Amino acid sequence: MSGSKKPLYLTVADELKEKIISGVFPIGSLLETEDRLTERFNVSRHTIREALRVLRDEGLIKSRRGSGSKVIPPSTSHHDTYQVMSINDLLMFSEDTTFDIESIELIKIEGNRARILDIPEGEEWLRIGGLRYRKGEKLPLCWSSYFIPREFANVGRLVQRFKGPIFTLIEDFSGQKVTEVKQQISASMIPKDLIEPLLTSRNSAALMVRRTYCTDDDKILQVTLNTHPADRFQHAMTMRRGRKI
Amino acid sequence: MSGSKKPLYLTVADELKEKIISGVFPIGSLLETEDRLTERFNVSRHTIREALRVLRDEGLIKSRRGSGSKVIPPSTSHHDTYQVMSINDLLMFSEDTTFDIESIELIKIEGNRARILDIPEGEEWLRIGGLRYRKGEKLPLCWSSYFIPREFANVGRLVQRFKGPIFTLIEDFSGQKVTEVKQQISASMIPKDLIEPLLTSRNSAALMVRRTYCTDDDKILQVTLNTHPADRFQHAMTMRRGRKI
DNA sequence: AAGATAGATTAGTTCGGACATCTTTTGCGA
DNA sequence: TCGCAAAAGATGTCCGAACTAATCTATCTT
Repeated sequence: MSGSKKPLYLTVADELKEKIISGVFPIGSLLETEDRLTERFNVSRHTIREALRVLRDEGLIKSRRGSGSKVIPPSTSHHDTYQVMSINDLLMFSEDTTFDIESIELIKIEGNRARILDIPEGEEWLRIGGLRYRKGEKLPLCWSSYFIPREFANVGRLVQRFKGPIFTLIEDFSGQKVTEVKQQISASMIPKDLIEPLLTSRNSAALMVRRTYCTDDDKILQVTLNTHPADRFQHAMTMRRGRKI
Repeated sequence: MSGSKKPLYLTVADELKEKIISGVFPIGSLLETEDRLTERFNVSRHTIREALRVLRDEGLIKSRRGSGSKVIPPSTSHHDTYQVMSINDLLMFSEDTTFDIESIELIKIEGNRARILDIPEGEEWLRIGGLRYRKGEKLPLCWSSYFIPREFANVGRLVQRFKGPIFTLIEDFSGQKVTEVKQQISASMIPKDLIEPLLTSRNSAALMVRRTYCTDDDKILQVTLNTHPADRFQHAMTMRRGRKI
């Protein structure tokens, strides 16, 4: 709306957002009911519901029939949110790659590994390691390591014949849902022990992609670490600007 | 709705989605109008609009007042979409970094550079180059290069005293909005000409982050290329699973 | 042939209403 | 005091209507 007045529902949404951000409605509290809001803003319930939908879309509140609308922790540190339009290997990466498992073992998380993986030291986790290939290509795309908490280690029995992302298997197994994936991408020199399996040369660069798959209450269901020779993979994704208020 | 019947609007949304996916409504085509859909499904326009909102939320269509609802390319190859929760340098990167501009010049896009930047060869673009530092740190975070189409090259006059992301300046200048950012991250060995400015060592790895900022109709407003010494930067982002239908 | 204008088309916004469904609260009986 | 059922509260779904605003198309004028 270039120059024209802002729709009412957006005005209401902005005012509510302002109250949330400023702490009038702190995280965990319930917003006023829809009826109360229609009275206060003197607009229709439909307009209020539109405004609340904006807040839900922005991850500020969560509404439940019969319960009300609860303020939840904001998910971003800026006003624009972006939708990922394509992630080339987060999901259904297995769709056009093959994963040749070479080891399945319980390991102790210690020292440097705990740091690299950013998981607690001293625990035992299941580690599944192997080479990943793009279909029809001879050179491996990357070495993939999956780290799975010991309590779900039984998925190790199933992964050999499981098609699809392993984290969905853990979801089934644990009865919990991955709702958040933290991804970190970095560069390094190729680790010595992976030069031969990856058929690459010493003194070359590698792209490291680590992903931590968490539930709603920040429980880690899986950590993956992919090591790509630099010339075999670029991480591409397209982000689209979220609808602006 | 565990076990209970599915809301009408979701049924309608599913049917329309099925038609889009199966090609009955191919990408680029217009869906039937809201009025036609209310007739066909024998439901209210409100129900139709709810269904269309679901399709919009999933990135399958784009609606414009007066124009209709156009089928757009699906953004992901799977049913779940993910919202980016935090991007450490796409937006407000300038918030806690400083950018020391070292060169502003028009250059011809040729050969390898066209390939690296994935922009058309032969054109002239404005290139702004310099070192970026995190606040309070002596070692540069990265070398940043901004490539801007010649038609917006006049922003070069303003960037020296502009705070904030340069692409917002181009938006103001061009009257167009960045709606999509294509990002590609790769690893390489540090380019020779950047070893000294970045105060890093030869034979070390670098993280390359390229972003292409596009409008709705795929016009490129800016391309940025950041070259990070591997030990100074990891690209972190958190993705949250989108609302499931 | 091109540009301007008016009318038609289509989605966006806002209203009011009713009913369904889930959750919470209250009251009553054991 | 506790458990259960009913009532109340609150959001979700669906309907119909009217108006607004952006876009498209057809027609007229130059």
